[in-house]
Amino acid sequence: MLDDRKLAVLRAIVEDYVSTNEPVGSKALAERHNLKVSPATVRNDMAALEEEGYITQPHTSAGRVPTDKGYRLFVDRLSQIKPLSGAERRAIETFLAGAVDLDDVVTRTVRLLAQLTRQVAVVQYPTLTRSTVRHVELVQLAERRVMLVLITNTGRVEQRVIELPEVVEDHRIAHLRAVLNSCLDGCGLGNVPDLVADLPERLPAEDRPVVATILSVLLETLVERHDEKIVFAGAANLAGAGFSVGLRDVLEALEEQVVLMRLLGETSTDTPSALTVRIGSENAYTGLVGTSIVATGYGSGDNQLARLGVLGPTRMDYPVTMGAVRAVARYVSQILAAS
Amino acid sequence: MLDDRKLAVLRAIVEDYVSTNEPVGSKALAERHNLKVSPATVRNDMAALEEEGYITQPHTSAGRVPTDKGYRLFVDRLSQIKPLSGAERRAIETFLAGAVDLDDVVTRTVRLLAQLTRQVAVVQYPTLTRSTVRHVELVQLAERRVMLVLITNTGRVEQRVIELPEVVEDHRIAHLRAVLNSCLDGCGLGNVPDLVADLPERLPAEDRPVVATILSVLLETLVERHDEKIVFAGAANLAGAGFSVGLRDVLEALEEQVVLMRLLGETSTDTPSALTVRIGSENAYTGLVGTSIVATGYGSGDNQLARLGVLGPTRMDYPVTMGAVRAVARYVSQILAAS
DNA sequence: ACTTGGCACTCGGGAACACAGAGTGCTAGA
DNA sequence: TCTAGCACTCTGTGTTCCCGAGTGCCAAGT
Repeated sequence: MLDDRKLAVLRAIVEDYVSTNEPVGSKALAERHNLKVSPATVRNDMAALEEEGYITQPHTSAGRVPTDKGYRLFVDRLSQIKPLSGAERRAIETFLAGAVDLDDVVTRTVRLLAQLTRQVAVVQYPTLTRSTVRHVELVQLAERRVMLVLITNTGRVEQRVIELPEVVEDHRIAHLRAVLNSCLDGCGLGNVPDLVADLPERLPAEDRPVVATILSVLLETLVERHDEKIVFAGAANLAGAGFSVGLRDVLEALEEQVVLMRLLGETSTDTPSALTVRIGSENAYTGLVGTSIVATGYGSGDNQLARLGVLGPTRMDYPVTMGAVRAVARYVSQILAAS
Repeated sequence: MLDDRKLAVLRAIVEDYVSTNEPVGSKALAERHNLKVSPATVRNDMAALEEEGYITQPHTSAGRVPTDKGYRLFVDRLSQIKPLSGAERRAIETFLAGAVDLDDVVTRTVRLLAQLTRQVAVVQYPTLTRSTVRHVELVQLAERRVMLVLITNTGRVEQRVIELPEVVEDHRIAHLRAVLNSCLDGCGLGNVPDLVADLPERLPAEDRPVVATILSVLLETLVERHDEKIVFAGAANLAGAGFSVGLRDVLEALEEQVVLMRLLGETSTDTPSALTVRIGSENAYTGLVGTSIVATGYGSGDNQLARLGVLGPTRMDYPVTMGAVRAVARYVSQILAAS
């Protein structure tokens, strides 16, 4: 049905449309790409492509524009991810290497990605449940108040102020701290509930109320943060790229953590580390018409931590964008693994 | 020069223009506000006001629009801050009270403010230098690595991984921790450099390299974070309020921490806790034409922590916006003082 | 069987134009 | 000092018209 030349025509249409943002006609097409055939032939192919639903025309007597289905075919079969230049790679590396803590890594990553792709970048904070406990700290603030600080191997620090049911002296706090650490050190966060389940029973009765309070806060911290934080950057790029219509809806979606999470996450069912692309209507969220999402998981190989990606107009340069997303994901994984 | 009626006319013009977003004419003005005079009289007053530079007309034979100078007069003398309704106050209180940590307080605050004013809200994280040390913690991660955790009275936690110049055993770490805490506990962050200056000399020579390393990181943490983090929310509101032109510039400014900081901060020279309003060209930043900023300091009375505010079109409802900003600042101060 | 040139057709978008309506400034009178 | 009336000046909108890009189709060529 679709011979090689028709595919070449589709590729040319996508490339031209992406770069000019104007419906592309048969004549210009035959000229710019050396297809070795006449405009009339191109027209025939275009008619076939339109028949199949890969392209469409905004109105009679205008050029053709790729449909979502057309873009899909393009990314799946007609394009190959474009690697970054050496200079870009070096820039990424030095920029990310300068980060001082997890917060900083995430902030830098999202800005970097936004600048690199000239689109809106989205980065999910590393998921807690897949990291492991590196240290638990109890800090006495007052007679009946302690601060619980949980440090993970990804450099994340969670803290909660706890009101205790009774006055507790320093040495008891120190003891509890030691018990907690010996119990949890190095364990995956997902296992924490099981590991602490019988802890109250293994301690003297007098300690139980205090321990119960602390544990309930600890567990709460774990589940609460399961739906993770997401940050974005580069909203200004939206305004730039002829995106005037629906801009408000897109901005709203960006500020809704839950929506954003779904958009990034929905793509991760199969192989989490794969680069996934959702084009236009594929993401099935009203208000995001005409936007595509390129996302991937990041984290060091075996344990995926979270996802990152960019959001931009359906009419985007997929090869370049995909290259940037993939490269940034790799570098940030590397940085996180090292720290 | 400007009698009472002329001022009343100016006020009416501002109010009408804010609510309709259309140049307001003499006829409509005389009708809607009961000025008890005829349109012709109003026209005369308008001519005078225009002469003085308080209003202007986009083109001959259109209504009048307030100038920046006009808004300024309105804010300074013709309006009074509109307090929030009881329901709104209760909503704020319960929403903010649900925050679990400092991060959460800031996030909730900025969203709340954005929703309340239907504009872009900006909140600066509490300035470290004005808070005090509540606890310093050293956590051993490996033979030659420790994590420094600094906990402030505002609930902020700063952390850094430190590579030590030599292998250090547990008990030395514990000792250093005790020394640091006894030295710094309860001190203002601004005083830390002085307090630790002679610390190496007061310790055995063998400890000095390690202490020096730790202190340099500690001091670095303090200065680095002096230019503080800023967050914003409600960008979608920009797209809504007939703000199409220059939107890109505004979004860019919002993502530039430094610019944002200046915009919030410039206003704080005199009395930090006062509500300050910068109207249009007053903020002197290219790209923010047509935007005003309403900001105030927050923090518990004597020690101001940081600033928050909103950014919106010059054509905004100042009394309501100012009321919301002031109220939110008060509540968040209260929350922070309590925690 | 595919490709090509020719040709009539179809719209969208811009230019030219007219026109209604809102708003003004000015002047004369109360 | 205020008011009524009046002529004037704009903008925004609706209408019409035309150009040109681009198409679809057909018949001829390879």
